Amino acid sequence: MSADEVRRRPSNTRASVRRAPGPCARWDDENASFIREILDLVGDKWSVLVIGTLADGAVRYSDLADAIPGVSQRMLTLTLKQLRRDGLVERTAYAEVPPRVEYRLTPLGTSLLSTVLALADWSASNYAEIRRNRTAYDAG
Amino acid sequence: MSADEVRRRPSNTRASVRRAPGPCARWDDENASFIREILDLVGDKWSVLVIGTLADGAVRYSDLADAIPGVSQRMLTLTLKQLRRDGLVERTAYAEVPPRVEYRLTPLGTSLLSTVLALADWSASNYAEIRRNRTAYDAG
DNA sequence: CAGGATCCGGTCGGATACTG
DNA sequence: CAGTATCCGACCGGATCCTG
Repeated sequence: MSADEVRRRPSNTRASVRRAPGPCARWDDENASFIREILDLVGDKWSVLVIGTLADGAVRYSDLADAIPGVSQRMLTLTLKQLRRDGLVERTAYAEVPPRVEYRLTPLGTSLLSTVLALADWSASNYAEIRRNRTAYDAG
Repeated sequence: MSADEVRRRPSNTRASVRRAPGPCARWDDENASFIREILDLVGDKWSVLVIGTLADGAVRYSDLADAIPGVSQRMLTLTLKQLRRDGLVERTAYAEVPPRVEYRLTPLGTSLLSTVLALADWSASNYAEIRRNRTAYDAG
């Protein structure tokens, strides 16, 4: 499926975009919630940082906490739980003392990583311009 | 700049990733906040839907409200204000009665649209699998 | 028509204390 | 070490009313 078809998916598939009689393309209810469900996936405060830290392979819980500046235990645990639920991250616990738990990306998580890095790419290219726009807007 | 360099940017540019002595790649404070600043841009509840609705050209305020299901006046106004501040959307007011205001994407906004659609592409391809993962996780 | 102002409930997320 | 449990403040966003 092409990117544009995400908005213009024909009505015999999951959702469609009504064009008439509005003067502009309209979001189908299903399509709109569909987009936001995925944005919620990467849009929360820590998911992308966790995924990025797992890019190179398995990482222990405590090492994740150290690698991600400012994350609390609570949010790290909750974020990992959600990523596991979505099947982006898998958890491996080793029966040792002291306990050792490793997290790693699933193939699905890896594919999301590359997509998110594309967005990060755009960010890196346009970050300076956005900063300038904000400064100018706030000044005016 | 490549996608991977977003995380591994050399220290003579904006930010860097410290590797030693941790067992995994670590986020630089600046780099982490940099990523999140952009994710906040597209991660909030309405931005992407607004940008998507403006894909085809200028749209009036009231038409935007009609095109985006569930958006309140308050949030539409706030979202448009933020997008204008970032330079992704521009506003044109016509001195008529009744007043008419049109919004359209700037070139910067258009370039973000195509990037976000790439993410939407990934979503469309993997949506079903994520749903299955969640169902399985919740069952177990 | 295109917003601004205000109120308010729900949720996100940080801090802290505790456990197997 | 790798979490869980609880409290609580901040803020996000919806509803409503008002205005040029």
